[in-house]
Amino acid sequence: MGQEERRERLAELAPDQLDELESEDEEDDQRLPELPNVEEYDQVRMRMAPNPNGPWHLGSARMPAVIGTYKDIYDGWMLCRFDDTDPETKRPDLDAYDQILDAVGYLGFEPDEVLRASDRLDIYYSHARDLIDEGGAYTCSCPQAEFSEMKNAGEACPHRDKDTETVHEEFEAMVAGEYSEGEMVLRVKTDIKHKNPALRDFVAFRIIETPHPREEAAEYRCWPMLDFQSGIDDHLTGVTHIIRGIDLQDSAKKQRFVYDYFGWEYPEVVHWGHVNVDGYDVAMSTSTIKELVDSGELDGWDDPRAPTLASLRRRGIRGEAIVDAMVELGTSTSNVDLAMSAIYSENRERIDDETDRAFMIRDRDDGGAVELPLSGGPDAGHPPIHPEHDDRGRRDIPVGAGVMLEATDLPQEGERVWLKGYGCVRYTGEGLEYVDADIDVTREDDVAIVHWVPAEDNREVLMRTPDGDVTGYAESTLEAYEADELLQFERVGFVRVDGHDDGRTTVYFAHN
RNA sequence: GCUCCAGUGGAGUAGCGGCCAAACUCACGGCCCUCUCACGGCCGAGCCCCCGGUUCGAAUCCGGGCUGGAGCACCA
Repeated sequence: MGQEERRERLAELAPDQLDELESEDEEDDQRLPELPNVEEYDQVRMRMAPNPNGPWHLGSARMPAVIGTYKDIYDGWMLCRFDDTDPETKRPDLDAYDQILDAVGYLGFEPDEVLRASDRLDIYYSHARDLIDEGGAYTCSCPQAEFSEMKNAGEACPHRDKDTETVHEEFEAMVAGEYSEGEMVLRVKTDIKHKNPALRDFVAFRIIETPHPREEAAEYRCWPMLDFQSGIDDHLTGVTHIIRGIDLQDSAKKQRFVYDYFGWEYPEVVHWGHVNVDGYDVAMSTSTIKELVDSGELDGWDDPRAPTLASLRRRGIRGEAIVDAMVELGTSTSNVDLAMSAIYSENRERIDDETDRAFMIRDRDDGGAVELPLSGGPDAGHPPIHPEHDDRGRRDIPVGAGVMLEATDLPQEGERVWLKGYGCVRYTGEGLEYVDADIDVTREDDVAIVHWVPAEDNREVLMRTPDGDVTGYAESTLEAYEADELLQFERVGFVRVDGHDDGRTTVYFAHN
């Protein structure tokens, strides 16, 4: 009895037990650990805070995948906040804002609200002024290296005890653009002797003279650092649960100092480790990919060799498959390796049943396509469109005068091979001769079953894969499929049809 | 160097004092099914970092070590 069948029987015999079974199934799907102290909040509110300095790579998907899944589990609220407060070293890419939102949609999520930090400078300034009033911040003109030395020694710098008036004046001068880069910063007063040197009097605002690429923010010169900006925003937007990488572990500790000055409650925090992905030659780094795209080594962000979301999308991989694989990784703080095969497996499960089959002969360096005359058999082969769904019909592939096989499928001279959906043929050394045989020979005599295409009536194919491009020939039914449709090339793998040029179809390889 | 975090089969996750000679997903090997190397089914191999301690009992608690990671930026 199959699973479906079993379920139906159970529904007849014991409907209440079925309910139980199904609710258990649902729990199984929620593979993420419980968020801490959820019961203390009316609503779980989370944010993803991408830096829009380029389109997303695969690792970036973890943030929307996990946070979005929590949103679904707790019926929560999700903000997408672009932390674009460094116009220079992490210079925002104007296209990336929409590309990222698009990628979030591809993964199947939609933020409840979208904010850009670069729209909110006046809010940060006003909180900085409040912090100065609280005695929680001071302007500092120490050269970086000197401050670092004092800090490491646990010594306060001479500016730490400035009077509030002066600090206000100097901060306003920072905002007004009266200092040049490196001349003045605003520091949060933490604990200069804190045992963790990373937490001692960190910078909250600095001067950046390079204008922000967004027109709306181009006039600002005094920019907040992430720890200040995101701390303020998390509170102002009512975030209850912060979920982010271990690289920001100290961030929470820094931000607590600011929260303490303001008397705010710090949100719950969950940290996860870094994700590595196997199966790619190209490093999963925005800057590396950007270089390769700019230099032309990659055709673009959606080049199948790039470990990007755009690439997986073009290959026909469903966003949910990526989400499930990411969710399966959980939220542990150790670094994790994500196997691409896990994504492929999730994807295969989703598309196998609905994907039509077709034949494609690869013309590879390690064993190309061979063309052979064929005589004595029927005019055409009729393999099913899907092996498990007869109702979807059969393909009609005329053989004409001959067929093409992949060289590695060619039998020894005098031996037989079964052309899938057509019949048995014998290789004479010159060509193929039809042999009237039953399918049993494939089992009893170990006659191999292979795929094939007509030598003449075929369609040239360019198959782009993560390991490089492969050319080949497919049955001409391929022309009927529109861009974006998925196919399984039997014995080769799943592909997404990308488009038809004159005489040639381009497909992107997903996985086998 | 200082600070913090983590260590369960090949990869990931669960278990968090007895039900654990450890479960699940992916990968791997074999067999079966099959006109695909897909899908499906069955079987298999393989794991609690080390050393001490607490306890009747530890993968689970404590201490030390080892290993790995993160931070110590006027990056995010």
